[in-house]
Amino acid sequence: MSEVRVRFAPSPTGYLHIGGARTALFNWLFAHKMGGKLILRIEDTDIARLKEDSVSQILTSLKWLGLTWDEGPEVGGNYGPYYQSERLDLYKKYCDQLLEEGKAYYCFCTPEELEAEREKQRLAKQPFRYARTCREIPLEEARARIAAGEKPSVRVKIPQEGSITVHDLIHGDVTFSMDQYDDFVIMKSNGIPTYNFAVVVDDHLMQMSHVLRAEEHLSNTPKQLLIYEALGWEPPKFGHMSMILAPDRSKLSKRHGATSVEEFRSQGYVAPAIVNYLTLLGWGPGDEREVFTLEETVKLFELEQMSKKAAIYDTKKLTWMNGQYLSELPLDAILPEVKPFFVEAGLVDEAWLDANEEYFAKLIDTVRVRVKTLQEVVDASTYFFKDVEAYDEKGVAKHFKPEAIELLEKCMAALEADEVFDLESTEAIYNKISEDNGLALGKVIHPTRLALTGRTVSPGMFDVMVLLGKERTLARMAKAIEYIKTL
RNA sequence: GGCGCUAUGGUCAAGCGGCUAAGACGUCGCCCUCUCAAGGCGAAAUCACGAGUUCGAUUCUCGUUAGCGCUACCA
Repeated sequence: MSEVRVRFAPSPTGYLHIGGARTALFNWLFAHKMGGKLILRIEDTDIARLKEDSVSQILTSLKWLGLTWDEGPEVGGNYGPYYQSERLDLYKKYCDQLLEEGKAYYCFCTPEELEAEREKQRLAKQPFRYARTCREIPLEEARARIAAGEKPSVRVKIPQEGSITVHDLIHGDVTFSMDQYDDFVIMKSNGIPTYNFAVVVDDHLMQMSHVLRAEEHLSNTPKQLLIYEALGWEPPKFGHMSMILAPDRSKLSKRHGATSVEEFRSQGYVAPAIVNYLTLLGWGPGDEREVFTLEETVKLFELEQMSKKAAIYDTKKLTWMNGQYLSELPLDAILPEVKPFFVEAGLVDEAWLDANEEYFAKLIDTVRVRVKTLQEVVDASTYFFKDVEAYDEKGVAKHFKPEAIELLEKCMAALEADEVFDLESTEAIYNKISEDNGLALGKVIHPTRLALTGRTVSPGMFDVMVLLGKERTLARMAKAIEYIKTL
């Protein structure tokens, strides 16, 4: 059996969205499972929808997710170029071949004429199909008209009856009747191939063994099969994966909030969590596990097990998953990801980070078990960087001025003397203050008291004082007292 | 309009003719708790509808409905 070669072929019209990421993921999985290769190809033939920077964004997202490719942009390969815009001569060559063999023809109909025709058919409640107006124009005559300045498109001649069956790896055999297809355009009048043509030429030339893509392409597959046949090529095996829908069951778009990998990243999700979640959306390891690595998935992955059903993605579960990874990932994997969030929040700068590496690492390690996103790591940490006034939004400190000072002083005294703290002596005051949900003081005092009494509530909180250190803690408390006195 | 794909709780998802219809997220309740979380335990919640096949349908067949996709000189 020949080598397995699959591809991910995004169109650079924006960021990599999670649907695309999932397609890439399952191709990656399949390639690795089969010991094959993953090829990345950029389908940039739609000049109108092209977006600047889109390619580099997509590559960045793929790399961030850990979905590496064996051939394509940045890594090269023997079947390049890997940008469709650089393969125009190839498409022209095969288009000419089809023209020459009488399997395709020039079409001089204008978009306006075609639109009018379609409108007529729509009103008559007829299927919309091209009337094959130009099908019988002799090649010589067509060439003469081109020489005279006309700019035609090229259409393939397709059989007008019969049926064609797609043997889909996921859906099984799907049969389409030919009468719903028309002689479709393979080469636009501007000399750029259409998707259905370019994809066939590329997939064949790049020697794809399997084409795994989103289900939206299933209905187009017969057209591609027809082109394979016209060109005398053997088609690859196809597998169409279900799509990912927005929570309202519609197609993903910007109005649904975060849909691109980049957005999820900036909201504080980590790559392995996204990959794990995406895997679960349409496939499972067969047992009850929910959290597993890419490596484990590679071993167990079976294309045939993929769900045929379109899946709605659920941010809640992704968030939960992210929390799992945040507490289990090696600290070294999290540190570089979380740093930008701290800088972004204005809590610290690069210089501080460099100077306080050890402290920072310990801080993250303390906080990460209780939060679900990197953004929450920051939120939970602000407390180590800001003083009491930053928390006292409700004016609790002022309201309980004498009590607050008494409480703080007792804590400080105990801390300074390294005494075991007498919980009873401050309980009443503490409760009085915290009843009002006045957590401002609680955030300064509570952990200290916990540490002093040696009682553990949550590992995170118990570590707080240890983390801050005695001197730092004392300083904080002194500052808090000073602040409260000014109220 | 035509054609195609799909159809188990709010979401993902096991199930492949006989089960009290797994599990996960979320929700709710309880426990833990000197903050907030995390964690532990438990509960509620599902076979779209209608025929047929069968001793017996979530499971097979057909139809209906719904969602999505394709029907472009978009990909």
